[in-house]
Amino acid sequence: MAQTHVKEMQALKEHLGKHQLKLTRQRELILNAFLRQEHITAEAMYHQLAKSDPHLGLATIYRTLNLFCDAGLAQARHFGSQTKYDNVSHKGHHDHLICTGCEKIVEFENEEIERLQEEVAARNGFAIKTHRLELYGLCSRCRH
Amino acid sequence: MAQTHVKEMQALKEHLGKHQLKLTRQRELILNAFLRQEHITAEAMYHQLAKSDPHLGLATIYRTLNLFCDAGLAQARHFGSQTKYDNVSHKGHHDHLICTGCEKIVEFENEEIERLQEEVAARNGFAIKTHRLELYGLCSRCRH
DNA sequence: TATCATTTTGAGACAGTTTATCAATTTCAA
DNA sequence: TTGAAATTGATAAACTGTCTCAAAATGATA
Repeated sequence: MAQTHVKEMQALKEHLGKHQLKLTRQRELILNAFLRQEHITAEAMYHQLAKSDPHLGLATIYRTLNLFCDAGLAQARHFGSQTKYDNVSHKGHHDHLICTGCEKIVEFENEEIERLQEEVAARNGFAIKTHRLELYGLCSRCRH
Repeated sequence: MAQTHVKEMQALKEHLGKHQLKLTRQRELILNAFLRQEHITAEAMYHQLAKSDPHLGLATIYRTLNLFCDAGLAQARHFGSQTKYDNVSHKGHHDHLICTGCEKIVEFENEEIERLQEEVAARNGFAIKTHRLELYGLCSRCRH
């Protein structure tokens, strides 16, 4: 298990070293669980890990997921009232097509759009860290 | 004041009429205040209006801003832990560049991106009604 | 204009999510 | 092995947003 995420563990260790932080059993545990997901909430991870480690605190999950964000391994997204932590290494970034009829969500990627975003950002002096693109409409079925 | 936003007031009245809702002093007041902004949080509006109307409740602000969303006058956007209500009528559609350092918001429009969005949607059988694009990063000042 | 069923309001209680607190424990450099 | 510093778990607290409900306002109707 641990050895399947060598690269990310390495990145975490590097971040910890740079900031006088320590590698703990919990951080390893949470990292491995996190890397198996595409995106997850702190609460969901809390319940998931409770099976194997009932004494792992929710606060620790939050602290650790935020640490992963600082380390560049995760990316927080505010979705409704909850925060989802995206696994950055899992796959390339993807955006969402959301049907307002049936709530179906289709993921997509478009390099050209990404490139134009960078262009817009650069023109305004911004360095993009993350972005969010959601297209709302009706899917073919809901439109008949 | 009121007469400067005839079109939006008309749209609100239409929505109210369709849904057996009533036009109240508070709804007028909040609409006029809201239309002067480009985007605002419920909390900020609460403090802003407290000066002229100290008894206006926060719950009423939330209820009314959500009403504006239903009426198509506003659009809710989750930023950080707060919800910002965008003034849809303020200008044509625009997207946002958001500085995660100082929270500055720069608006932009890019026809090419919009066109590509339509393309992606069509490819997936979707008919886009609205969309949301937010680029998060650091502005030139926060990046030093 | 007066009536009155219905909607809305204000104030605060409440709920859900995330952060802060702090004593006890763990880490890791020396 | 030691000990200063960081981390943890448990829970309190903070924060945002919604719900409740008695009192007030609205507006259709007479």
